[in-house]
Amino acid sequence: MRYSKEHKLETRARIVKKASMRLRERGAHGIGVADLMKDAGLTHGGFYAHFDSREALVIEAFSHAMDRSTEHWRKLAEQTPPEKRLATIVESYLTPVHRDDPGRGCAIPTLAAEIARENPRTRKAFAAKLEQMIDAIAAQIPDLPRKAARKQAMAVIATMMGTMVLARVAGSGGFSEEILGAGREAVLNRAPAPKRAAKKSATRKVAASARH
Amino acid sequence: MRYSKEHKLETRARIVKKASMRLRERGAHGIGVADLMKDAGLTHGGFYAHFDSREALVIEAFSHAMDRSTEHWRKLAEQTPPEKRLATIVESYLTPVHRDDPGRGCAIPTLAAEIARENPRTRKAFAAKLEQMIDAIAAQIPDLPRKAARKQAMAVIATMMGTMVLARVAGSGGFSEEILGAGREAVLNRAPAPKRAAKKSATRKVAASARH
DNA sequence: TGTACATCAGTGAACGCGCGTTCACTGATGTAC
DNA sequence: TGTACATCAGTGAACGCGCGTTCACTGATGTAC
Repeated sequence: MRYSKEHKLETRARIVKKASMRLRERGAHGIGVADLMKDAGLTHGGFYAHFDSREALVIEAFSHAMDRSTEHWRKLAEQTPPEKRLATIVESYLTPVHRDDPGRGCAIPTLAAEIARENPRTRKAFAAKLEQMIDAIAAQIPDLPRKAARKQAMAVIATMMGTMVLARVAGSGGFSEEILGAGREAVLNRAPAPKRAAKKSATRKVAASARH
Repeated sequence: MRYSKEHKLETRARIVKKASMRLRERGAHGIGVADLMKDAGLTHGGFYAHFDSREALVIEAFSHAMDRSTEHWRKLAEQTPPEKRLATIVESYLTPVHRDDPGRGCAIPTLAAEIARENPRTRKAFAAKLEQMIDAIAAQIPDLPRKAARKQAMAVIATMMGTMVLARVAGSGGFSEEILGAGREAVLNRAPAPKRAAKKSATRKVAASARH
């Protein structure tokens, strides 16, 4: 071995991490191999020493982003009393900060629609990560049988990501804020056992962050 | 005038209509000018006699699709008793038929995320059509003040389109059906005055169609 | 009514450009002795 | 310890291709007389 054992793996990880951000910002087809490599401080020629194709990187990039989201939700939940966990996640998701920083945000609103049109391998990789995210949310819904919690979680994610997409289409004015508010209320008022989660207090608990 | 007055306008309308379908199928950047013209039975050279740019056609195409959705919802509502109108729209939206035929379906799940990244002019055109769609849904939510109905409508659209995107990512198996079911239940159980809309009967009323 | 003409919707070759991918190469690194 | 060498992560020119757009043209059409 000429270079240290982890040197190449570190470079690869850096490419994936940067690409994960840029692809969320610009879409799955919105940035080329050369620019992605430049963002990682490299030139485009070396790309194929790390990945079989551009598509392979795209898969790694959204997988990385979605793993981070799942982790992030689990950590938020750990820091919150059980009955407020779902509310905390929703409140921290449906914020202007998240809306305005898609590169550090959830991959679903930015990439899902494009990935749904991709070939089956890519689409299935995305679907597998989506399953993980559903599980992570379902685990925060108390007092419900497994199957019912899973369905609730699916609807929560659908509403959150749908709201985020619409809010981004609407820009950053009053219309957009109204959409974010509508999404927050819809998810929280629909929530399970305690009829209305304590929204205000949950919002205060977690510092606004684009991370998801 | 050499050709009949409406000849060129008819051609133009045909281009817009075909493009509206193809762009919903393949995404806002998923098909080129040459192929769009071929779909309308023409060659690419004539394109700029009808539109200033590819982008101008994209705007016309999603505007057309979204106008059709608004119309479609209003017509569905007309044919349905007031308390079942929202349920009818939701049930006809969240179907496998709609999922599997994006070209004839709602433009929001296929195009919104991409348009959110487009320049302000394009994004605002989309947002304006979204407003119309929100109004059309809000009109079907009875017994609620204007502002509250509007917020409900925003959440309904967010959940419907989010569910559709996730269902398409999930393919066409059990996972996808589960997502569609979760979305239907979430919207209908959240719904306004009558706690549970009569889902089964509403479903039967309207023939499954991909149109939206 | 018939013919020469003007119009203009539509054609297809050509443009400049950016993309994903390939490949011969370079030069910093750790190893052998 | 010092030097010659082998490795291989990364470089940058080049490729074939498809894209949005331009433009000189064609030929079907309706009009003028």
